[in-house]
Amino acid sequence: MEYKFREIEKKWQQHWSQTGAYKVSNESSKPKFYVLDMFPYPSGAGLHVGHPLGYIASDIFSRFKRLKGYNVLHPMGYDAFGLPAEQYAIEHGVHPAVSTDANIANFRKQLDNIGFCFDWDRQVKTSDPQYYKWTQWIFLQLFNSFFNRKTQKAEPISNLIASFEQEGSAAHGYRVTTGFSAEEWKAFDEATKQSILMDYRLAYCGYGEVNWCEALGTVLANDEVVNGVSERGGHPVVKKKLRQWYLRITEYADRLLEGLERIEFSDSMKEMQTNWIGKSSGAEIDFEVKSEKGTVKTLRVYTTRPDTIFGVDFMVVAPELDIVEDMKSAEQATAVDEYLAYVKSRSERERMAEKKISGVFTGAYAINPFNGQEIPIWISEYVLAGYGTGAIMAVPCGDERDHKFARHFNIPITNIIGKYYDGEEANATKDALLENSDFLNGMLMRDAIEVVINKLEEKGIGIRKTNYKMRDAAFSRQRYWGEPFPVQWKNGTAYPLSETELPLLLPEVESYSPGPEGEGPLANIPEWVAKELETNTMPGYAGSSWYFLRYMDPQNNEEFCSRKASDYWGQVDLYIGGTEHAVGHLLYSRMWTKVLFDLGYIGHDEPYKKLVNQGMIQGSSRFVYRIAGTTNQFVSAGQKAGYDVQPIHVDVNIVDGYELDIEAFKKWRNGEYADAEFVFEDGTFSASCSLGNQELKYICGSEVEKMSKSKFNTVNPDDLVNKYGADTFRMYEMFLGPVEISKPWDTKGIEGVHRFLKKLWRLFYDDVKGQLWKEEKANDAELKVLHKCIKKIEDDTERFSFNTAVSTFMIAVNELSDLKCSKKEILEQLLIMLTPYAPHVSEELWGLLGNSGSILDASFPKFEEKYVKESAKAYPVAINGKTRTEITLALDITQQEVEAIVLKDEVVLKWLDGKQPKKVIYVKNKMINLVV
RNA sequence: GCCCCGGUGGUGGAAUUGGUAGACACGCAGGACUUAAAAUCCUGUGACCCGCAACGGUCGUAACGGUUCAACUCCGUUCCGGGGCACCA
Repeated sequence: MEYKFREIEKKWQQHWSQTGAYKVSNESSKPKFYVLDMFPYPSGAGLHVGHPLGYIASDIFSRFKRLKGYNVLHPMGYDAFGLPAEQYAIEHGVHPAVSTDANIANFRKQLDNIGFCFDWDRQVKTSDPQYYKWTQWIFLQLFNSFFNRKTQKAEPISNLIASFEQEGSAAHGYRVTTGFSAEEWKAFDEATKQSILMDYRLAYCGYGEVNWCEALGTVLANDEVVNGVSERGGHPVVKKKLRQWYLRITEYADRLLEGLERIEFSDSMKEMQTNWIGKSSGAEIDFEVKSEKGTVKTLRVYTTRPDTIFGVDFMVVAPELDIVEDMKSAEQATAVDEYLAYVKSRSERERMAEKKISGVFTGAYAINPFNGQEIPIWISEYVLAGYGTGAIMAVPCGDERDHKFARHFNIPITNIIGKYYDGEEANATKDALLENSDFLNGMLMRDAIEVVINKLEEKGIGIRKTNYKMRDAAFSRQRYWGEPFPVQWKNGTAYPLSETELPLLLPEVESYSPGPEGEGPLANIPEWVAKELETNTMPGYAGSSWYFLRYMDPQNNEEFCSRKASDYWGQVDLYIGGTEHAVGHLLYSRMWTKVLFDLGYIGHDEPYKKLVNQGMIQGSSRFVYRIAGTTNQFVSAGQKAGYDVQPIHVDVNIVDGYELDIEAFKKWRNGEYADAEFVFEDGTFSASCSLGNQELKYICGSEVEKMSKSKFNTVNPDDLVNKYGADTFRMYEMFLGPVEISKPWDTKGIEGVHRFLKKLWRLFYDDVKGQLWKEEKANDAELKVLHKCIKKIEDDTERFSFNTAVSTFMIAVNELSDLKCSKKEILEQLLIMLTPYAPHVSEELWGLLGNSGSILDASFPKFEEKYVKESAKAYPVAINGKTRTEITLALDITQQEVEAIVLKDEVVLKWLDGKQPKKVIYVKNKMINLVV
């Protein structure tokens, strides 16, 4: 009886599906455990071997927890709105819903192949009106709420209105420039009231810049802009101001920081979020401005280092700030205008990454409030409008970028830190005693910070200020394939639809092309525009900011999720996904959770208790080298130095290792290269790989890159499942290395895992002899192998070290084979442990052993120390840290006894060479080291 | 540019808290079984040195430096690769 994995896997997948083996109930006496995978976008390219990595890990963990007696929720669904489907619709005229559903069907088939334990009854799809109805509903909650800084939480906007009606802006005046009394508030007209309220709403409307491509008549995603031009067509892209929706996530900055202390994310992930939020404390300082036009009176800068106020040699203002226009002198006008035009063509990313120093003097000066010195005001792209006040005071001796700027433009540098500044490089120290600093002279910099802030506040020219790098999240897209906003405009004021009008269905359109003036496709629908409905749609992250809640109660038509369900499942206990979501999805969903918590809809304010990051599986691309100027002549990697060549991606599936399959290459891409000729690795030129009886080899070049269809380096899991089975595939993905590490995919090696499963099978059945397993009492050696394995599998699984768990199984099977152990007592326990990793073969053998129930509901074996207890250990003995020999000692031995034994050892004596050791280090259960 | 992560044999990786570097696999080489192939099994496999061999020695975890009785592990500097940087998801 042999291991027929195809039959076995198909059989059990059907069986589990028919018996509802993965159905999860919201009622259970068992403790709950919620395992979640990051929401996949169902792309048209289908799954490649990189995608299931995290799903397999979470699947193993879910099944492991189930064996450990938990009620485990492990759902899956689709983040179905998104740009690619819309682009496909524009190009092929296929409705995004249609192509998305086709992609989902394909996705599902591929997932099913691998044997996951998802409860498919809980599947959600963000583009389903039954789902986005609740996304819109949550938007209404955001729109109808404000962040009360006094209570530090979201509250209904009606509380704010009540406060305005009673005491004017006294309690919550932080967003209005001029305060108002209760009477004044009541006297405001509707539009004014709404405009003030808009400044408080958690979802609000404002203006922001987008990538505008005139030639394509559309707004482009950052992704679609390459080197300042559109990816499609290479047209120029400039920034354009458009009305946009935003989420006021900045109000949650402190709570997002605080929450990090209560959740298990990796330190690096917490660091990334902390840096993104970018909390800093310092001061805002107003500088008097002296300019030709004289219209601008003051320049407000934000600095974290007010102590360096006497080291300010110039100011830098973000070029897009309005005040630049007023500050430029007649003499500098042309230079400034030219620079502004240049900056307009630059993306924020390019500006930040630019090493080349650029900037222009405006012609205006700022006055140092303490010593009256005139400071030139420059503009430069390295200062961004969105951070702080969009203007900085530059201190070259203390800041590297300022220093380079000063050097480049020959701006004299004032040294306020004495010997700490060497004239060559800036020094950001806070430990220097200040010099050239007027009333601060001789003061330690870190102490001077407070002194200066107090003085600024005293003189009324500055305030203490906490700043955040994080900005409010842009929440609208000028696209079709997203959730419509439940918002109606009346005379320029936005009003929410009522809950009873939800879902506001995404209307059908004739064309998916953009609307006029950068508006989305919805602006092309007369009825939509006539009703003054919002023409923007929500961004991709809207639906994914709360999907983990919907899984708890997916069919609920009354609520987004009942409080009972969310109280039962609570936080996601384990969330597995990539670091690429570090500062996007993971922050947005944390914010939404906090808002829903504040408003009382759920009982916890952090969505994820523990996050495990999965590494990215990269592709190992293969290249052929086309000789420049030819269409069909290729040179092998070893010979390419002698030619001028163009590397061309070639499908990794027609390359064996590095050797190109010449025949397959000629058939590839519908015979595009059918007439190809080659310079082979040995230098022979031929159109065929056999010359007489000589075999010619064409060797490909290689590079590790992102796995992507366009690079022809994708490997389809279906092919591997078909060839080796799902169990082998699952285990091999885990065996590749730690889940959290990125690594290139290499199919070589999967044989080893497949062999392991065959070897496991042979402990039970032999092709010739038939049944091997027997009901016999296990001996000590066998029990030791089993319990060593139980301990390690349990530990490794618990700490997500699935690769070492797989090797532990291999070791156990190797050892049991060596012991010729086929005893049911041992094998049965081994199978239960293997179930999370290789469920199909485990279930099959479990049944063959005569068990009636499903192995999915078995209990994880219990580790017993007594079977693995050792009384002695072979200690490595090192002289000066270098291992020289090994001595076996009892475990309960004392330091004195160790010394006595070790100093009598022949090898040790040889190395001591008559000398007395200075010290004998004995670490129990580890090693012995003699210091000479 | 800024933030985060990684770099160990020919390859993927192991070494969980600073304590025997290379577990487990792949590949390769040799052998057994077989008419043959597949499958399976056995042996060897970091580099270098001495040697007939057993054995023994030196080096070795990207590079350099440091801390320590002891460093893949901690600290500093540099190089290389990957992810993110606010409209890909």
